Amino acid sequence: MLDAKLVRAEPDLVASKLEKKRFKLDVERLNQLESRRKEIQVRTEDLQKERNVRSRAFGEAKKAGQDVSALQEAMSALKSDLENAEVELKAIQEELQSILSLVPNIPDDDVPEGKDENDNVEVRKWGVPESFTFEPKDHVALGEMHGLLDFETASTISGARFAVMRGALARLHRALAQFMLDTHTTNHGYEETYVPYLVNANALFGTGQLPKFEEDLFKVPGERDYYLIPTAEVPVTNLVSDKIVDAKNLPLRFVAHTPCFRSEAGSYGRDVRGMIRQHQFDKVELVQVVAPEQSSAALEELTGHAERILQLLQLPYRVVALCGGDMGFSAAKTYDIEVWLPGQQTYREISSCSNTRDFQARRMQARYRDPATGKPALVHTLNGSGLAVGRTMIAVLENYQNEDGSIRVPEVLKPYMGGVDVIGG
RNA sequence: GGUGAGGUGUCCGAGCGGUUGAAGGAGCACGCCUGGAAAGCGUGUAUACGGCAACGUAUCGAGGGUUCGAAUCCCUCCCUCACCGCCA
Repeated sequence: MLDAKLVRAEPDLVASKLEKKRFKLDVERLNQLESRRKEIQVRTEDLQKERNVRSRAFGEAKKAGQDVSALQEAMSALKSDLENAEVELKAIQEELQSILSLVPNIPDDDVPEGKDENDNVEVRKWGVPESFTFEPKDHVALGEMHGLLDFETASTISGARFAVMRGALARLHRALAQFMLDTHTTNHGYEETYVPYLVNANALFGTGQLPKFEEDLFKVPGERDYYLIPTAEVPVTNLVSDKIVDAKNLPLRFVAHTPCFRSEAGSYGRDVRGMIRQHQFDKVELVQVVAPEQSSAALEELTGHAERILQLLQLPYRVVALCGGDMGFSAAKTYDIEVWLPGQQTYREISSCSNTRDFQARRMQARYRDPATGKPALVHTLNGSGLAVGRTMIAVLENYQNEDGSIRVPEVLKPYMGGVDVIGG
C-alpha cells in the first residue's frame, strides 16, 4: 500500500509515476473523497469533543447532587448527530481504504519504461549455451523416455497442469531443493524456516495478493477460509507482520522450501506442454527484511544469491530488469533471472527478485525502531526465488542431456544423489 | 471436541464505570556521577488523523450493545495458555 499521506499531498506526482506501471490513478475521485473525508472528520471530532465535555459536566453535576435531567435531554440530540457523522465517516474511510488497497506500488526511477516482457532490459549474461552435436530434446521427451516423468497419470489423479515424478528424477528434484537450501543457509547467511502452506486472507493482503488477485489463488473454504500459498513469500514475509523488530537484528534473511499453488487462471493455452507451468510446484524462496536505506543494495545481493545457484550448477542464464508494465503489483523494482533451455532454444524465467520497499511493510505493519529518531518506522521487504525447483530441474535435464537421452548429474548435486551420476543411463 | 484462565504501551504488568493514553517495573535515549565501565540518580520515551501552533479526536484482540460517560458491564467472534479426551 502506498503512503496515504503522499497520495493526498502529491496526487498528480503519484499518478504520473504509476503510469509507468500502466495504472491509471483516479485523482479526481480521490480528491473528491478526500475533501469530504476531511469535512466529516472535523464535524465528527467536534461532536465527540462536545460529548466528552458534557458527560464530564454531567458527572460533576451529579456528584454535586444537582438535577441532571436537562443535561441528559440536551445530550440525546447530540448523540444522534454524532452517530450519523460517525457512520458517514466510517463509510468514506472504508472507501478510501479500498481504493488505496488496489493501487500498485510506485516503480523505482531506474525501472525501464515499457508495456510487456518485450520491453525488459537485459542486464547481464552468464555462461555460454552448449552447442549440441545432436538435436537436443526437451524435458518432456527426456522425462517420458525413461518413464520417470508422467503427465498422463497425474491428469487421472488430479487433472491438467500436474506431474508425477519417479525414481531418480524425483530424487533429482529433491536433491535440487536440498542443495539450494544448504547453499543459502551455509554460504549466504539465510535462516531456514518452515512455514504454513495454508494461510488466511490477512496474510495475503499483507503481501499484496489480495484483494486484487484472488482468482490466481486456490481457496480452501471452511468454517474459516484458507488459501493455498502461491509462493512462500506470503507466509515468510508475514513473519514480521505486526512486529517492531530491533534495528540490531536487521537485516533478517529467511529461506524456505515450500510447494506453491497457483490456479493459473487466464493462462489457458500457455505452456500447456511440460512442467513449466503447473498448479503445484516447489520453490526455494529468499526473503529479506531490511532498513530502508539498505534495500536497493539488498536487491542486488539477493539476486546474486539466486544467480549463485545457477553458477554452481553451471547453467547459462541472463538477468533482465523488468519494465514497468511487466512488474508485479507490490514491486518497486524486479530482476528476473532466465535460464537457458536448449529444448526451447530460449531463456525462460526461473527466478523473480523484487524490492517492494515499504509497500508490503505498510500493509502488514512491519516496523523497526529507527535508531536515528527512536520512533517505529516501516521496514523494507524483498523476496526472490532461489530458485523455482521444477524449472531448475527442467534446465538440468535439458542442459545435461547426452545424445542417447541419458542425463549427467551436475557435480554439485552428486553428494545428494546417493551415488547416482547418470539418470536413465 | 470438553472445561477453565487470559488477550492492556517496545516488553512485563496494574487498573475492572468518570479527571487513565493508561500506575509500577524492564528496556531504550539523553544528562549527572566515573580514569573508563557497571551500579546509582535525574529527565524523557505509543500510534493515526486534523491544526502553523496551542491543542483536539480516536485507539487497551475484533465487532456489536448497555450508559450522560466504557480499558472497565453485556453479547458474538478471533487468538493464546492450562488440563482432559481424540489423533498423524
